[in-house]
Amino acid sequence: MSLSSAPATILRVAVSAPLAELFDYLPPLSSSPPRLLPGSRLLVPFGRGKRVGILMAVVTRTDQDPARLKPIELVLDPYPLFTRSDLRLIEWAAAYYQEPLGEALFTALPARLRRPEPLREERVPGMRATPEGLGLDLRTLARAPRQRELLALVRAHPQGVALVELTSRLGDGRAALRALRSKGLVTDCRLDPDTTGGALPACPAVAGPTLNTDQRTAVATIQDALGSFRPFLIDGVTGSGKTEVYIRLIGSVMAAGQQALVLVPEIGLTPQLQTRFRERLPGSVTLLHSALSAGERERNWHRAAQGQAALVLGTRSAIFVPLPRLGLILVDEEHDASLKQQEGFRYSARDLAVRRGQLTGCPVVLGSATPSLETLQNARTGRYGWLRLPRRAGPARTPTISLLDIRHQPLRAGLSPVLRAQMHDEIATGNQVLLFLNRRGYAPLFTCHSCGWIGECTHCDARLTLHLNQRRLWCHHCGWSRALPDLCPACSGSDLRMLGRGTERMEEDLRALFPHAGIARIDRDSTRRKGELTRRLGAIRRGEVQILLGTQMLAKGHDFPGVTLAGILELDQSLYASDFRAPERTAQLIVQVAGRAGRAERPGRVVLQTRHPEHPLLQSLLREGYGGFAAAALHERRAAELPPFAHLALVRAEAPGAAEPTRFLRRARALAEGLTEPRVRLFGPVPAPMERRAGRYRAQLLAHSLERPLLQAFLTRWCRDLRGLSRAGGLRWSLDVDPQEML
DNA sequence: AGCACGCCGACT
DNA sequence: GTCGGCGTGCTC
Repeated sequence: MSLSSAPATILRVAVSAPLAELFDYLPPLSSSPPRLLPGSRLLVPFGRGKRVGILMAVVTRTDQDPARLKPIELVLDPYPLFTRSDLRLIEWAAAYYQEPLGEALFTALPARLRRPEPLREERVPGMRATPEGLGLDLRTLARAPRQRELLALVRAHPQGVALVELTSRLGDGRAALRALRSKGLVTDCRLDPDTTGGALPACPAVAGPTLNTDQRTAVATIQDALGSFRPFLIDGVTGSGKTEVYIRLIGSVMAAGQQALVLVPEIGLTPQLQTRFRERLPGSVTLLHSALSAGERERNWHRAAQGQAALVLGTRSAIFVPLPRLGLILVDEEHDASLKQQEGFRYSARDLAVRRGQLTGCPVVLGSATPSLETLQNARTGRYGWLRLPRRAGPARTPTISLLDIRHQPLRAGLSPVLRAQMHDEIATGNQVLLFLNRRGYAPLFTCHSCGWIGECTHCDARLTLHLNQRRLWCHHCGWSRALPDLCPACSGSDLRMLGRGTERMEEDLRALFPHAGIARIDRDSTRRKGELTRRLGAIRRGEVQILLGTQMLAKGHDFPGVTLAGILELDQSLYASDFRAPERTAQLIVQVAGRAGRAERPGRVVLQTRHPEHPLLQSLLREGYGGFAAAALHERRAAELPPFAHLALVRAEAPGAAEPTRFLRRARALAEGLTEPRVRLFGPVPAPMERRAGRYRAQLLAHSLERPLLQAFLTRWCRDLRGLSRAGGLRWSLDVDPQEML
């Protein structure tokens, strides 16, 4: 082998820095170089320091001056962390959302692995039974079922069970474990990760309730598609048994030895899905969400990436977890806004799920009772399979929605006489009532009746919300607060008044109005303390509560079988909000709240208090349900050339000074016009709807096109130009592709 | 992102 | 005279 004919080996590396380009390196100097496989982490010299990089490709040519290339320092991993298809997904996402590839790749890794630290392959913490524990008669633990269950499981694995395995099978059992440990029945041990629950369960237990016709059709249709790419919408009303369909599908995928990925908006808010999965698919649920500790997250990530986890249940960021045997992707509540990251790398986990299914060659199932208009349009055109579950499974009946015109009505605590009477009736019959009020705090406005002073945030263009139990005025936009003044800060007058009503005040009013009813308030303030949400949900389930009062949190995921009446208050503002998605969001909220009522055998009704009963949104929703509303809304979107019939990208700019954002965006617009692409229209720059927020002025510029590939190509070129613009005056900018909130 | 370089304002 | 502010450019 002659040196001159040997082709050069060039390593193309994505470096952990916000840089769009790859960097070229030479192989390491060591005499026996380790295998250089794409997807492995490397330590590379970068500038005057060292950085972690991901090897993207091994090539023979470079555009750089070969003399400038440096050899890499070290290969950090014994095998690639990303498969080729994982890399392709992240590359695609980085290009689509205009995110530097290095940054995108590193968001897909557990935090510790973003640093030059070795894979942690040492033993994992576990539990094994002591000789005493092995010999114990389990009946002696009859009064402690949790301990008995745990001990039985630990005894079934004489060599020990990993803690992650215990949690995955039985949920949080820390208290019971502590008890068993103190009795000397079990002891901590360290296990070899490969032997701990490494094998996929051969035959998952999916025997369950009998499916109705719609459910059977959905399961069969998707099962037929397993093994190839096909997106589906499961358009199923609340209580139609979507979860049961999910479980059957996951069972099929697991039986075929493949992995299933399930994305949910927020795991904390949907404990029921998790519980159902654990009961029906025991030993297989691996969680991935931000509330896990860093160590737990990393261990679960490894279980997924090494193909051990059969079912990964995660939030948004789990869309990037490597899954070598992926066979099915499921996105529950696909309409939910939290599937789109709102800062930094602004990706949509739902849209990436579809892309990932395409790259992997597996079905993607999007489920919702209130599908997004984007997904619904894809179903209408046949791009997605459309599986409808229009009937509630089991005894529950669909709740009736009615409007309550509150004009000229004498309101008490914001409740009309009719709603108050209905509440009394339901409570007297032993039923529960749910009140939805999407505004936390005591009062949204605190003002001086003498001089007109209004409590406003010093950092935002926003009013301060009064929180009476804390005796403070809070800004809900930046988190700033001030003590409640006793006298008007402007005129020193003493006639200070609170106007409007949030959930805190509503709770107080309800206690006066319904003195004998148990009341549970569910909002961010009342459930901030750990375990408080669970405690309140438990009290509701046990029937200790007659009135449930809450914000958005209440509308998501939970079942309240005892609720027969749901009242929706103060929704009128959102009917007239400026964001073009506001009607869609409002309709989804109403239907989701309605879904909370009447899930057991008792029928439910929903009463919506409004001063605009004639509003077309409310009328179409009432007459034709969500489907009818959506059809009308899609018609309007088409006429207005808005998504899903057009594609948007929003450049946001912010700076401490008022002039810089607009000045920057004017230059950005000039650069865009220099690209001469008439099929991309530009709107703005305009100040953001709340111009000043957290002490920074904000403005935005919208790009619009009817053709997505065209917009995409345009954005790539535009971003290159934008990165060259001066960022003087503390200016920061970002690009949001497919923005969800236009604020 | 870091980090160095370089160019102007007020301080031991 | 310098210390340090930020604005600019570069990293294979």
